[in-house]
Amino acid sequence: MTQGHTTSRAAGQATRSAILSAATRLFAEHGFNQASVRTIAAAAEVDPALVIRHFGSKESLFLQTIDPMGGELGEVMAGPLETLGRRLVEHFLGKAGTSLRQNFVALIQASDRPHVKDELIRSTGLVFVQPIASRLSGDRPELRAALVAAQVGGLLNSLFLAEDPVIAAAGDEDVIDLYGGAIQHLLTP
Amino acid sequence: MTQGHTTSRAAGQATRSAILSAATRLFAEHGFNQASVRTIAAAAEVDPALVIRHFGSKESLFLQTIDPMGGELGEVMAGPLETLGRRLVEHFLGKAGTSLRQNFVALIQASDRPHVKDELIRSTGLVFVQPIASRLSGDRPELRAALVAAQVGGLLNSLFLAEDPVIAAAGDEDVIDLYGGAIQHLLTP
DNA sequence: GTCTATACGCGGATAGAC
DNA sequence: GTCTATCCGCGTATAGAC
Repeated sequence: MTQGHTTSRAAGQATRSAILSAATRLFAEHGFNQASVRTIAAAAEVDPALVIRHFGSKESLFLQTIDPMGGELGEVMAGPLETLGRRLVEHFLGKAGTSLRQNFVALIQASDRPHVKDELIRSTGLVFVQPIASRLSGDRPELRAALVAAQVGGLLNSLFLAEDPVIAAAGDEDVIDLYGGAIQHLLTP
Repeated sequence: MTQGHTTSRAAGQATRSAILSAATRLFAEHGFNQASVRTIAAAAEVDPALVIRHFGSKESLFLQTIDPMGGELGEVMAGPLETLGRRLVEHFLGKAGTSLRQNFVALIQASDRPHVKDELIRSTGLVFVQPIASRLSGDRPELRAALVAAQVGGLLNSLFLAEDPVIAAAGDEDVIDLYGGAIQHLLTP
C-alpha cells in the first residue's frame, strides 16, 4: 500500500463511479452538447471541478460512457443470414435496441469532434461491419457490410434523431418488411 | 419613408448580406457548433453584436443559410423511375450534390436543437419524400419514399459525416451499383 | 489523495451611447 | 445602424484545505 488512509481511495472511486453513471444517463438522454459538466456534477452531487479532475475533459468522459458492445447484438447476428435484414430492423425498433440507439445518436451529433468521429467509425466497424462481413459470401463482402451499416444508421437517423413523422406513424411490421427487405438486398443479392 | 437617411438603410442591407454570405460559407465548412458568431463577424468584417442585431440569434442565422432547394434535385427526379436509385446515389457522390450534402450534415449535427430538427424534417419532406412519393405506385408510397430518404441520409452520414474508410476507399461505381440497387428495391419492388 | 473555492478565457446575447 | 461595454454560462485549470 502506498497510502495510509483507505477511506480516501474508496471515496475517490465512489465519486468517480457516481460521475460516470450520472454522465451515462444524461449523455444518453440529452446528448453531448445539452448535457453540461455542471449538470452532470449536480446529478452526481459532486463539485464540477471533480468531473474534470477524474476524467480529464468532458469529451473524454463522454467517450467512456459509450459502450457499443452493451447492446448484445450477438443474438441477432447469430440467426440465419436469409432473414438478417428483417431481424436487424426489428431489433432496433424494439426496446432491446435502446442502448445502442442512444449511443449512436449521441455519437452522430458530436461527430464534429475528431475523437468522437473516430469512436463512431470504430464502434460501427466493431458492431456492424466486421460481424456482418464475416458472414457474407460473394463479391466485396466488407463494402456490402459497410453499406448495410449505412442503411441501419439511416433508419436510426430518421426515426430517433430527426423523428420523421411518416416513419413514426407507420406500423412496425411495415417498416420491418420494407426496410428489412432493402437491407436483405445487400446481404443476399 | 419612415427614415431620413437612405445611406443608413443601404449600409444595413450590405452588412446584412455580408454576414449572411460569410455565415453560409462557414456553417457549410465547419458546421453549426464550430462556426462561432465571432468568427462569422470577423469573416464578414463587421462587429459581432451586429450579427445578433440583424438575425436575432445564431440559430436563426443558421436556419436562414439552409437552402434545401439550392441543390437542384429536380433533374434527377425527372428521369425514369426504374433507375432513380442509381441516379440518386450518383448525384450525391458527385460535385453537384455538395450543397445539399453540407446542408444535411450541418442539420444533423445541430439536430439536438428543436427548431433545427424541425427544419431537418421539413427539408427532407420537401426535397425527398414528397417528390418521390408522388411518383410511386403500389402500397404505401409515402412510407416507402420516407424510407428511401432514410437510406440516402444513411449514405451521406457514413460517407461525409463519419467518413467511413471502407466506403470511401471503394470505387463510386460499386457504391452506385450496390446502394442504388438497395434503394431501387423500395422504389420498384 | 480527495475535495473546495475560485478564477480564466471563450461562447452567445443584451443595453445603451453615438 | 453601429459600436462599446458588459453579462451570464460554459469547459477548464489551479491553489490550498482536509
